[in-house]
Amino acid sequence: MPKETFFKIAEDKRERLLREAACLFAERGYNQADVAQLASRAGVAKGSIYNYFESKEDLYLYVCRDGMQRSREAIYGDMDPEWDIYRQIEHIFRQGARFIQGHPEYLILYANISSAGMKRFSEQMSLEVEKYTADHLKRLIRRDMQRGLVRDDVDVNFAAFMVNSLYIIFITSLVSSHFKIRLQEYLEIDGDFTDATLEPLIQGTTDMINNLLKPV
Amino acid sequence: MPKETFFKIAEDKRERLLREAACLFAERGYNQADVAQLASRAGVAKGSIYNYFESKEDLYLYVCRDGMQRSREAIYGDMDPEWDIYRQIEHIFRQGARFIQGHPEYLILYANISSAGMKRFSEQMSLEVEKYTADHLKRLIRRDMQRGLVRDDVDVNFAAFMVNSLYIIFITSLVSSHFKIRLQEYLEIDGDFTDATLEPLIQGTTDMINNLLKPV
DNA sequence: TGACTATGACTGTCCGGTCAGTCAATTGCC
DNA sequence: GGCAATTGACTGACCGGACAGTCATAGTCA
Repeated sequence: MPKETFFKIAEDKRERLLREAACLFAERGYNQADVAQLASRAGVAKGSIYNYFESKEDLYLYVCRDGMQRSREAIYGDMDPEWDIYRQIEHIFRQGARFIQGHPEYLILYANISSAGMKRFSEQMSLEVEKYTADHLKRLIRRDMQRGLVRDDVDVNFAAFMVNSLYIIFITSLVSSHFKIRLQEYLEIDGDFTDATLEPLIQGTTDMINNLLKPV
Repeated sequence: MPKETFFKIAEDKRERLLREAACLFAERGYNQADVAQLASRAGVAKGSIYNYFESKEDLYLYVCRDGMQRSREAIYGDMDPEWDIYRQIEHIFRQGARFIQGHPEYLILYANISSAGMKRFSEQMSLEVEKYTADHLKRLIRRDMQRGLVRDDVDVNFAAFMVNSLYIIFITSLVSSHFKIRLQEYLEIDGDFTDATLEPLIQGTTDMINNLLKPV
């Protein structure tokens, strides 16, 4: 948590700091991110950052949590809870892709809590990151199973796990340097992503989910 | 590449160094791994390491490539190329799980080339890491499509991508601190992995692959 | 003896965190 | 309104620890 001072400064300064911090942590990783460099990028003094946060670690945790909320807002914000699971999932894939193409830094932050030397952080954050989506997916599957939209012989937990796994692979392939190269190698595409490569990817992945869930 | 000296020293020393390096890089990540600490763990002097390798970076790349070969040998070594794709995939899942439970460090090394600040490395290594499996899977799918074991309307590249994606999620869930927590949250299991949790995971995942590939 | 390997103290650099002092804005007093 | 006092945000030089890489010397073996 930031110190109170952080909430008293001008909003645009606060925003700038959070934005630059997210980008820097995403570019260089927690350990390699330099507080002095962040200060200069955000246009504040290094000392100021320590007026706002207890430590680099505090700053990092706050930036991650803030990014998580922004991602959730962007993806779930305009979703009607009454939509059936298939429409919701497609919405999540499309909004997720759109949001993360504009703000890849937030996905990279997410990916990074699972990298080496981050055990300390993953123990603190993994649960709170995953719980929201896990609960949402399980609830949705159960609800639509009762409505007859989902096969009644699927294992709810495993199905939720699979849906989310496919989403992670999908979204990570759009952003991470390694997974982009991997996707290009598998799909034999060169250069950057266009809608023409994104669309079949969404289609193919949601088809797999439909196969898993839809009654025969 | 190591200097020649590295291949002239006693084999057990060479092995010990590679083993400890893999573990240390996996535990702490490239940047946080300390060469002096590696030296003391491996029972050699820090200077010696610089007699064997040009730099920490050289050492790291060699350790990764060496780990990749060991993993491949463990997984593909005793596989009969004449087996059908379903048997091969099951073999890969089981051998992969077995090997990586004994040597989680190699999977963590793999996972790490996709983390922040590792772009430099992923540009060098991602292709050579992924190409082997990608080619193998595509070849296999094409072959068994001709043999009538795989639906002839699947997109070979996308199917190979999906099979490998499911494998990555599966194997990563057994090892990475974050993905272990995530798996436990989804499947609502506590404590460590037993065969009782591993088996349905393999079963569920290979079922999805069968759904994707098997003729109706 | 000579060719090669082993060693660990040393060096220069980098970076998280500190702190003594500055300055602008706000408050309180006449 | 004008002035002084107070507050608290801002600053960057500085400190100490960590760590990659070096090198002069010691050890080893043929």
